[in-house]
Amino acid sequence: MLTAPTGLTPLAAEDILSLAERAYRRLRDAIADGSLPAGERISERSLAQSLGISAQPVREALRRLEAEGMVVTLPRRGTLVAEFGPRQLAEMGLIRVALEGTTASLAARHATAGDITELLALLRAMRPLLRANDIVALAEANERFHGHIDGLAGNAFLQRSLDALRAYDHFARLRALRSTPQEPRRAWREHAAILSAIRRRDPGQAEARMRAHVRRSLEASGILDALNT
Amino acid sequence: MLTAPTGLTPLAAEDILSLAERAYRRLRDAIADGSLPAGERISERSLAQSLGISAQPVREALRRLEAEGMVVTLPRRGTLVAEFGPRQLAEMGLIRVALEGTTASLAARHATAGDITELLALLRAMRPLLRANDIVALAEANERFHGHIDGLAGNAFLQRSLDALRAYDHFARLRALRSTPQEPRRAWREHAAILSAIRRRDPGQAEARMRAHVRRSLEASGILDALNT
DNA sequence: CATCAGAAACTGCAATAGCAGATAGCATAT
DNA sequence: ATATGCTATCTGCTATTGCAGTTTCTGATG
Repeated sequence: MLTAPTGLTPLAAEDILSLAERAYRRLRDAIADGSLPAGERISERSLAQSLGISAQPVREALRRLEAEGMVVTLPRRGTLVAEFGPRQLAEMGLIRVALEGTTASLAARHATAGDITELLALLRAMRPLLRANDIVALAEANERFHGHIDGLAGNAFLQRSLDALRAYDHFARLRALRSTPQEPRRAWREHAAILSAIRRRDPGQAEARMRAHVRRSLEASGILDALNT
Repeated sequence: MLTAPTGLTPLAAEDILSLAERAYRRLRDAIADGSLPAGERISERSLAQSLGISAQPVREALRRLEAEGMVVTLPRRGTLVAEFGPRQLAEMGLIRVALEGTTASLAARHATAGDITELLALLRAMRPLLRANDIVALAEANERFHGHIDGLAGNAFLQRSLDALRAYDHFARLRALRSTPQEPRRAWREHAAILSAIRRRDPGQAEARMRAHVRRSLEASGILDALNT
């Protein structure tokens, strides 16, 4: 019997993370970056074999992916990779618009002076990256900025949801940053505007600006086009 | 394949639930209605024994709850029930405000005439329940109304998120409906207003009214008080 | 009495084996 | 040629067993 046609290599025994966690991340990223195409049949057993582990952790990873909608399993028949393309990215994008808006609003309510100082530092740290046009580092800095605001919101469920979303549209955002050369600077200015609203303790404006920012960046990368059919 | 002219519909795969699924629901509801207090230590083995099944399905259920933040497990030390009280309900409520708003906006864009007819029927079906003051049936009808709008939005991730949320604040909503006698009628009027915005194909107003509705009902039941400390 | 090894009893995690439903292939019968 | 029945082999699902840390109890020792 041949191994499963997934190009997944066995897991390295280096990390302290559980095998299930590692299998989950591996599969999640493979789906997110498109290397696991939709419709691909996944067998717990053969996948376990190609990862060099037993079927249990694999199964756990699959159930987790199923809960997130990235995989659908027909009882006693098989598990398939769900569709994950422009349409799904757009759907996730709309959720991010709503949730990050709430996050900004809450951050404007709860942020301390120290928090705002940290956000300013994050913003300032992006400037040299802008000059150098280091896309990968910029994407990380962006995610750090947004993630920090998420933390200030003080809503554990909100933060959890956004973390999960970010894992999936990470690759799409990278592509978007590369495709439109003026996007990084524009995003930076919008970040600064959001931060000034937070600093002013204006939840309404913080939310409005955040929503506009996320939505505009989605439009700039053409992601929302997938919904205007 | 033979055409089989009988009007039989395919069997639903949901009829037989896996042990893991059943264990998950049991635990989830126990946490949601407070019968599993925060800090309670849960052992995979002993819980499995008291449920009459093996440890595997229980473990799956626990990992799922962990992904939802309702349980926290310290590797090789134990699993405990996370805090789930007014504060958490309020946090979930704010997420619902944002997501249901998006849902209403999308529904206003995508709803067909038939969809609107169905929503009107759902609304009309609530009227006798209002007169009879049948709280349990009203809560179900409310969830059906909101759930139907979620479906119209055509965003699978949005729908999934809201379904998960609803499972947790279901009990709180029941309590809220009971505590304020004028709430059911007020909710009904707001539902009607939302529907009219959807009918008018006005996404902005549908979203605004939905957000106001969810937020106000949260305030009426005192749930949001937990955040104004 | 206090302290501290060390065994015993937990814990979550992982591997293995086996069950039952579902499918595909093939032989047989009509 | 088509339909039927059987079998081998897939699938996900569950049970059992054992592993490796962690905690807790215990009892000998100071």
